[in-house]
Amino acid sequence: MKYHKIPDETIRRMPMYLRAFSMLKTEHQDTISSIHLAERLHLKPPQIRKDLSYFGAFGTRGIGYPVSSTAKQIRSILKLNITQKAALIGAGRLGAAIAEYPGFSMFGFDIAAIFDNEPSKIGTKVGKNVVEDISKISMIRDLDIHLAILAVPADAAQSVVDMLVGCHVKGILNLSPCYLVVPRSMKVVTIDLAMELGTLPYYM
Amino acid sequence: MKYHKIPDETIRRMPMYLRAFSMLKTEHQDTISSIHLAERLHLKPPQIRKDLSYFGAFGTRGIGYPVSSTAKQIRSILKLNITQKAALIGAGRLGAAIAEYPGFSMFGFDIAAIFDNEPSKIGTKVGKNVVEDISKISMIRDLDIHLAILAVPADAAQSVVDMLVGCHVKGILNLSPCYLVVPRSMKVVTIDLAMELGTLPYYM
DNA sequence: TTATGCTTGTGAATGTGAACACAAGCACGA
DNA sequence: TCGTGCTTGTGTTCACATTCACAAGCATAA
Repeated sequence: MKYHKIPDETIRRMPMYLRAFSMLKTEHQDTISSIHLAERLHLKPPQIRKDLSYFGAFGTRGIGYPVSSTAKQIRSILKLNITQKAALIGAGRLGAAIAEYPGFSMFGFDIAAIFDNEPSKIGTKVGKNVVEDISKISMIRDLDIHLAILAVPADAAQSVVDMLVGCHVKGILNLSPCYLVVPRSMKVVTIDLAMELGTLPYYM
Repeated sequence: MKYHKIPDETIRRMPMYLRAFSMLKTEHQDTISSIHLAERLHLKPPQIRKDLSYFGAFGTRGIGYPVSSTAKQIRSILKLNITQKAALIGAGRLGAAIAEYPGFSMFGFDIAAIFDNEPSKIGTKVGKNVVEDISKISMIRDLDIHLAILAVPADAAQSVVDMLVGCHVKGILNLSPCYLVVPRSMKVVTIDLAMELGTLPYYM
């Protein structure tokens, strides 16, 4: 499988695999076949095999994939083997929920700074961090943070993004219902809960 | 374009279009071409035209799409022309953020009930609703609610889903990092913020 | 009324990802 | 040491989605 371009869809599934392997590890299972993994994840076995094989031969024929070492491999493929620091912009209700969301640690993410523009929030503690004034956003560059999570109102999102560009941020998880203009070097993932919910009635 | 199966990807984009048309309406623009809409949404013009044409000919050649009536059409395609009631399970930080998220109203969603199992939360007001005990979950059936938003810890999610099945819920927006077993008649959309964030470092 | 300019709607072509089917190959036991 | 059973890795096939390219057709103005 050398000299192959890796499909975007495969990358999108890698965190799923990582989460599954991490969970299997806590269940003290030390090996899993593509068949059983596929059942858990609601996927087909060949897809899992192909996805993983893009990055090398992790499995053992007749046995399956070794849980612990495969997890480690995926972590390093996704560059999650080192702690990835992230900045959270917006300390409202949603920001607070994100700051205390336990799921990030499984992937090695660390919310290393929180910013807001509301004077009453600055200085208060949210999760393990003290909320900083948005005017100090260049801290992000000084702290060598390259990821940002955007939990601000939609009409403020673009102006925050413009600031983040100057801070050398390379990836943004955007939770505002809006489209962001960014330089090509920046990767944005936007999630709008209402939009996701919007498809469901169609299928009922 | 008659007798054609409508691609899932097209359905997934319809809420995007609806949001865009809704916003254009508030900007008092009464017509938009696929070219300009594509710029806003970071899509290609032919894709927009093809997507919309699956449901009929909404546009006017030489002019573009009439904002107001196209929005109305999409709303009725997605069954969002009538208010869709949704139940929110989990009144923690994330639940509270969702309950007050203003974006739902644009799609005609109405959070009609909130449930939790934490005694201290029951009876308190979150958003416009009073939190009910999870034991009263059959209210969902009585209120004729068919959508649920799940904002509970991952280890509680499956048991809540099993209850929702009995309440005739047909669609679930799941915010817990876990896979749910549901009857085939039920549609589930799962969002895990950590997983979405998980792909970003790969691209940096 | 007719010509012009612009944009839609859509068959066909292209591109991308999923699924299949089977050879390759490890582990375990006889 | 050899055979058996099971599962991986992958070339190929198939299905789905995107993009192209152009005819169809409305609106506006001469």
